[in-house]
Amino acid sequence: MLDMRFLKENPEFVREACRLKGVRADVDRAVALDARRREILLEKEALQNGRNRVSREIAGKRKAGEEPRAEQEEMRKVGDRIAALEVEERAVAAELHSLMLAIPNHPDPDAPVGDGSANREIASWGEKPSFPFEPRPHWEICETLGLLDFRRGVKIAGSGFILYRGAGARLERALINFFLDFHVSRHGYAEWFPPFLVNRDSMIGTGQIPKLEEDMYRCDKDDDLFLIPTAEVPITNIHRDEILRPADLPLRYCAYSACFRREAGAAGKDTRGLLRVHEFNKVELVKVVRPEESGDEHERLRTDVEDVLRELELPYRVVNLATGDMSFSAAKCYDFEVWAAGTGKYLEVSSCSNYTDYQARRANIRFRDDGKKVRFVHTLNASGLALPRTMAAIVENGQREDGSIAVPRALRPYLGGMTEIGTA
RNA sequence: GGAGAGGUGGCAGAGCGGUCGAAUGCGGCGGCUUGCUAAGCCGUUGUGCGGGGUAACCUGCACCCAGGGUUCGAAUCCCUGCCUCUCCGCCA
Repeated sequence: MLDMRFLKENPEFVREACRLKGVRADVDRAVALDARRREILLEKEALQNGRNRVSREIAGKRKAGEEPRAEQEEMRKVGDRIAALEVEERAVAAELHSLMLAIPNHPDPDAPVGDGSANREIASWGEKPSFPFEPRPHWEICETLGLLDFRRGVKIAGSGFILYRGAGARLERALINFFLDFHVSRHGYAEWFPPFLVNRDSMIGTGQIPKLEEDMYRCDKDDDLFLIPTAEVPITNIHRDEILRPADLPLRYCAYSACFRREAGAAGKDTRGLLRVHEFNKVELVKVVRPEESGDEHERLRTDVEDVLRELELPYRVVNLATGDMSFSAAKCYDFEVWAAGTGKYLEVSSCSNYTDYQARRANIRFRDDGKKVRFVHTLNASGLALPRTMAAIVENGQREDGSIAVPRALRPYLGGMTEIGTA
């Protein structure tokens, strides 16, 4: 959410930000509603002031044994007027609030302007592996080795739900543990294990609602709960409605969670294998920092993600997302894409975003600066990493002519020392 | 699921329907004191939204879980919801 005062004073800037983000939002209406809200407030508060004063007089007179009927009658009328103003104020505030929730964060000047085609590759690492045979895609390899059972996954839940099996299940578990251990011990993140269902306030806090509500799985028959699309939601909301102590910052959290996405707008896209699924596992990194530190923390977050990719020996590139391609709440975002030899494509495995104070305003996360002023924090997060495409890349890049897969060195301790995965 | 109790400031904990934004204690912050020593004393200490002022600051309104209601006036009475605790039952 934006600061209303900022919007009021810079409507042109905000309109431009909406345009860059490719989001339609009624900025003028918001400004008008805000002005009306303050008008109402002014009148209402003057009346309340009067009523408070007269009520005190009434109390005094009653103590003195009088029955101040005239004043009471007068105040009843004032009360009616106040009530009417409150009704209007509530309506204006509600409309203003929902408009404000629909205005995106403004992009950082470093972000390339344009849609996805303006995304800029800013770094790359590693060599694409070469093979003396035609490399196969992971869905074939995993099926042959019995690591995944796509057919039965569909039977149990539907398309886009993965049934991991045997060494595949173990590899999934190994990756989760490896990611958590790596970020905790190597980068100093504090580990959490959050609920996978959250309430509406949490979804609003991180910005999934209202814009992406259709892409969320909902449990709203008896409960207004949502399956989380990422651990970012519960983890960032840990400090919702809190005022943090300056010594607490920066907070660096990491958490595993399953992630649930309806992928409503992506029907028929990337339907093969692990490329786009409705439920997947992910280890997420979340930072809560002082505003002046978020730029540096974003860069450090980026290197934390690069570290884990290098540890897994996965060739990757880093893309600075264009204004029109980054998410609603983000100001700046790096995508990490790993090379998958069998699919012959780069696969996005992490998004590393700086939300500046946008989520903090929505979720009302603040800190007391120098023990005095209360200010909004900045929030950031990155995947570290998303599992399915990571597994796809490991399987495809590590495949060998005999059909087995080489296990990256870093994962071996998590697989009982296994150096390869072959037919069981 | 059944029965009961309760939700007040960073924490603990008072609060007859009328100077209660709220006693008191702890904690925090500032200062004083420093020969009776892991101390004492004094002061201070919430948030949000408005208005005024370059600013320090002044000022109005609201906030005692949330939302309604009663009343001239509600932390205090009534209703609903949410949450917590205790006991019983059930259960991975």
